Amino acid sequence: MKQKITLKKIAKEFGVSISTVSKALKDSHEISLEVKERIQAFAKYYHYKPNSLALNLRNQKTKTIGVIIPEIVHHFFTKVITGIEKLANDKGYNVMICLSNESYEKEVLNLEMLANGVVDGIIVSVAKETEEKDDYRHFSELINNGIPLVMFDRVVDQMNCNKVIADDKGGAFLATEQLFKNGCNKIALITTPDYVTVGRERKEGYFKALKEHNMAINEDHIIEVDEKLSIEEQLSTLFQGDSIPDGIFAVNEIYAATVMKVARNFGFHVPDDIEVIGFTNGLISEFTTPSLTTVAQHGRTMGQKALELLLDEIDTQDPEYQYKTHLIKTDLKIRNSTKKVQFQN
Amino acid sequence: MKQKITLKKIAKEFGVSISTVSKALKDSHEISLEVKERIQAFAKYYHYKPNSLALNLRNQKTKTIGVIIPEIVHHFFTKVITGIEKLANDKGYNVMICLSNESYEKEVLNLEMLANGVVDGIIVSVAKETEEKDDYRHFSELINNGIPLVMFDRVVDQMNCNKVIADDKGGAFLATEQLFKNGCNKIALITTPDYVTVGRERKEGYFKALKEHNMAINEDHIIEVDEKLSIEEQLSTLFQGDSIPDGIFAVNEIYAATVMKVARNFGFHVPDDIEVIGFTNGLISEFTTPSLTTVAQHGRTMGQKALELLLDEIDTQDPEYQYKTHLIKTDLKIRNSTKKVQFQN
DNA sequence: TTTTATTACGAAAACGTTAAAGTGCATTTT
DNA sequence: AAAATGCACTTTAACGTTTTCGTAATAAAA
Repeated sequence: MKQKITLKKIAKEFGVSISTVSKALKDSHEISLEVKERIQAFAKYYHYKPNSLALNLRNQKTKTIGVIIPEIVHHFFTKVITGIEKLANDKGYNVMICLSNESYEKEVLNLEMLANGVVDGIIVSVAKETEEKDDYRHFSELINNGIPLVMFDRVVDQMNCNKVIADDKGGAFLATEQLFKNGCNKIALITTPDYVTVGRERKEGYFKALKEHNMAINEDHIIEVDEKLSIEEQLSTLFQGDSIPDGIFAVNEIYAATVMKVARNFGFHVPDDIEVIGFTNGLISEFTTPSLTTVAQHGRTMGQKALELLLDEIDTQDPEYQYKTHLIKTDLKIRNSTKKVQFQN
Repeated sequence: MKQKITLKKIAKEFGVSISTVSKALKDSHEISLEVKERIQAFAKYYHYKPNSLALNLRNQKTKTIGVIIPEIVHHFFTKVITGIEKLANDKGYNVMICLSNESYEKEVLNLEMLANGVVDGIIVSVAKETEEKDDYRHFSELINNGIPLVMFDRVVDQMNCNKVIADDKGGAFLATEQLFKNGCNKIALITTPDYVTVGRERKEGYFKALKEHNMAINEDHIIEVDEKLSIEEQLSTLFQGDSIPDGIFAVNEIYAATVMKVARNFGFHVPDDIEVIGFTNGLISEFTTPSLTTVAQHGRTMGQKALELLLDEIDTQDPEYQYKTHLIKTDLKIRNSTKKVQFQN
């Protein structure tokens, strides 16, 4: 194995001190032109590169930012990462991705590891289990230790840090509103248990739209999916009662795609009998039959904004630095699971 | 901001030397029980954790491994990462994920960055542009520098390193064979340009199956998709000639899902008129109508095996260490885009 | 009583880098 | 001629850790 070239080795080669070499390579005026040129040529020839580990230790920073996400097999999160990665690269930062797998314990472990000097700042989307436990001390401690933290998508309201969230409520409202506009008046909601913040927000948007149309909330039309059980079975109840919905808003793509499948099995046609709108503009939506109308979340933008805020905090000297919560707007991507509206007002 | 606690600070607190503290925390027999207990209690109280950067520098290793993938918005790669991450975690390693975005230049940059002491080893799947350029010097140099490297999925045959590949040829053969078995005899292939190694391998498997059935290769039935153009348009040609296929094997999920859409637009029914099999067991396959029969690739297993090989190489002292190429078997996941076979032989 | 162990700690080097401060010599200024 | 300046380096400290080696003081063995 070829040994790595270091300042020390170059110094020995030229019979000068290490700092002479360091300065020569930085083109310092303290070093004579002749020496500089010879050292630079030598360093170039041997592909000298300052050792990152040494620099990290000296500078007390790593030019690396950490990202903790609950799941990587999830189109939305990969989109966010794409956004983070792109900007990070432009700014000379590396990205370290950790998976919490929706587990509280793993989130804590990841956080501890990253906090230990490994990264200059952290971007995180909270694990479901953590939301369920409602225990956020690991984040508070991080903030107390002065490590910049940005939360995105699944954020903790009371946490004192920068946040980026999609306009979940607005998007849900938009979706429900669209269903009304298309003539539906028995609109069902398929959502997650309430401890999932985004699910809660989307439900709020759905309620808001119902209210604006003076519709009462029909509990039979609201399914809180328990992912430990069969999703299809839970959704089947929608099509068995005496009040079968004519519109369905699902808080994610999988639920939306699954409910279309179930509806078809019950003999209903989408969008003629039932219209469906999902959340998250993932890959599946385009390939279902019919393709799914969704609320687009702009994951890339979200990732980019999160990193922007993080770098902002890392770079700031301002002792009065104020944390922001940035809202990413959502909008409808109309496909074929909703009817084409002929006369729009 | 709370200052990080270090050995130095603890030493000052107790009026002892740094090395005493270090030894005390390591429960060394050189230190008296009393001093040890006091120091340990103090350290515990203040959550002392050795600074990773310092350890990295001292040990000349980081307990981190780097992964370079072409795309993260890709179910297969996320599966692989899941596999890597899981095992890495069990073994006390961190994972640093870099994206090449299929770009040669970014791959080189990522490699340089990682090679510079940041990671103990690298797992990589080669970017398309690199395969096209056919320039692998950055990898050779890495190997020359003694940095452990494992290639997966898109590997470079001539590279002297550990490799993990899916049995692409075998899987493609299996798929084509299945179509024959179901009664197809005009089987089309939708593939990538030849420089993509996996596409080439899968084509080989397709050819092999054709040969075994004494079928000639019909160039009209082979579409090499150029991703810069419209995929749908390129696929349309399949349904316009005088020899319309009754079976289609596509080398990935997107092509398979898209060709089903196009076929439907041309009035054909899948699987009654045309049967379709895709490659990669992604998310889309389950939600298309009909759901897609695919060749499952076992991404997780692949990631796990890649990391296993990497750690093997990192840990080995053996100067005669032999590189291996591990083949991950593929198998068919039958869904509804192929006919149910009634009488299997 | 002298030598040898043992105990319990400290000093220093090492990982590779940077930057402030120091040094010896030549040149310029007063 | 003395003082100040400039040049081209070197020395040293620092980042935080581990580990080898050294060394006082005490205790045990000769």
